Amino acid sequence: MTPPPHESKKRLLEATLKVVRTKGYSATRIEDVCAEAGLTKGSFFHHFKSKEDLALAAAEYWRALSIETFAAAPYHKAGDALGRLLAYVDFRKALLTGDLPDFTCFAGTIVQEAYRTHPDVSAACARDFAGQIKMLEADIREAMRDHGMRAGWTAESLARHILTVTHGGFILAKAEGSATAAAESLDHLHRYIELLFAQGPQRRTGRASSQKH
Amino acid sequence: MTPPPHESKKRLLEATLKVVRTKGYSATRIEDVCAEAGLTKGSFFHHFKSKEDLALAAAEYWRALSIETFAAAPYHKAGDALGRLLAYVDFRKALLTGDLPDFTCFAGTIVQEAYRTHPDVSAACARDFAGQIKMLEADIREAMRDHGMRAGWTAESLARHILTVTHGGFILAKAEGSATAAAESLDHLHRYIELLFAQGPQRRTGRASSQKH
DNA sequence: TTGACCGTACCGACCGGTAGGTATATACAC
DNA sequence: GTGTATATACCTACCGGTCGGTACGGTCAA
Repeated sequence: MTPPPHESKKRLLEATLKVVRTKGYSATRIEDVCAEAGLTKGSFFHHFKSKEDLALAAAEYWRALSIETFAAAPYHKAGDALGRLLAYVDFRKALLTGDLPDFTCFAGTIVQEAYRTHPDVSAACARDFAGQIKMLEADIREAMRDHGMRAGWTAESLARHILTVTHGGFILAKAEGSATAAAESLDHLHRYIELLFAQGPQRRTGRASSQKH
Repeated sequence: MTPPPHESKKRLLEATLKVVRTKGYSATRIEDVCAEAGLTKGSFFHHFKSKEDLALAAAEYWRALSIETFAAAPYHKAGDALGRLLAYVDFRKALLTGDLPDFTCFAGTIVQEAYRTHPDVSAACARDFAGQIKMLEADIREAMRDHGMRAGWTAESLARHILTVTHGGFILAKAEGSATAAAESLDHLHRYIELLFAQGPQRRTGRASSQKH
């Protein structure tokens, strides 16, 4: 993976991201990817041994790209953990520009179709998610410590919730053909996190056990 | 649409919901649907004139099914609008049982793949969403009135946010192979709504305009 | 000259859709 | 009742395009 990002191979991977995010995985033909990359099948099968192999490589590529994007993002500048967390949410909102396939998630798109039919690909996408969650979890845990939170929820569950809102927003955006729903959902999420930590350290009713039935 | 839900046709529609929620739309072969329904292609093409025709009919069927499900749901029993809203979230959580294809959303699954490649199908799914949003919006508006809310957010945006969390949860669930993430996200959503309305009528900083850049 | 890289040409399986036939129910004339 | 006609519902068999994957030849740098 890490050693040589060959130029043509990289072009094929970039093309894969674009085409899959536009058409979904199953509907993506290898020749679509080749055309997008300006290459032919001969080149394709020199670099990848199958469509599934491509998907796995693309998932890995996507993960590396995400890590890079968020590592270079400005939201790290906030001094305290809570500030960084809120800035992350704002950053995700700021990413919602351009055409839909430009900002929606490759892994999220694929996992919808592949979770039963292509377990390996699905697992690769799940790793992308896990990485994001772990990254967020660190800041959340620190923010909880800063505020002395003894909450009825875990850092991990809030990290997952942030991903949930992000990806759910992509679906609404696709349905409505506009990113405004996704942006407004991130606003609600931002407000939620503020309210959560504004509550202070007191333990609230743990929702998990307040179910009536 | 409305006149006769012919038995075989209905079986084909049910089969479509199941297969598509398992494999996605593109990967769903007409023969898969036939096999699931215990019929053959001849029968299929007697009832539907193409795969896309099936998808449109299934989206309509799914919408009717949703309306029916939520109309019959117990969450309407709460006397006040806020109580109904919270009970709705709990109800969505309670639906997360059984196998993944049993509780994930047909429309949400399809829109991911079809939003660019099959605009008509995508539009049909968007109508499903719009119906849900409208339904929620009514209760939210009432709850806002009850609590004299002058919030920096709209009833519509909160309704969409609820859908966002629901559908985002499905993606996480597919990635992790478990519904627990989705359930915990709905817990967070429940808590958010409580906190929002516990704030009382004061106007908070409207997030939409608090962006730094 | 060797091997990485990339192109053209092609194969074969798969799958959406068609063609054409059979079974059954209903309607009506006689 | 019996025969004819028509419509619905369903089947088997097949066509034709599509697409993942292969075979193989050419080019160019080391």
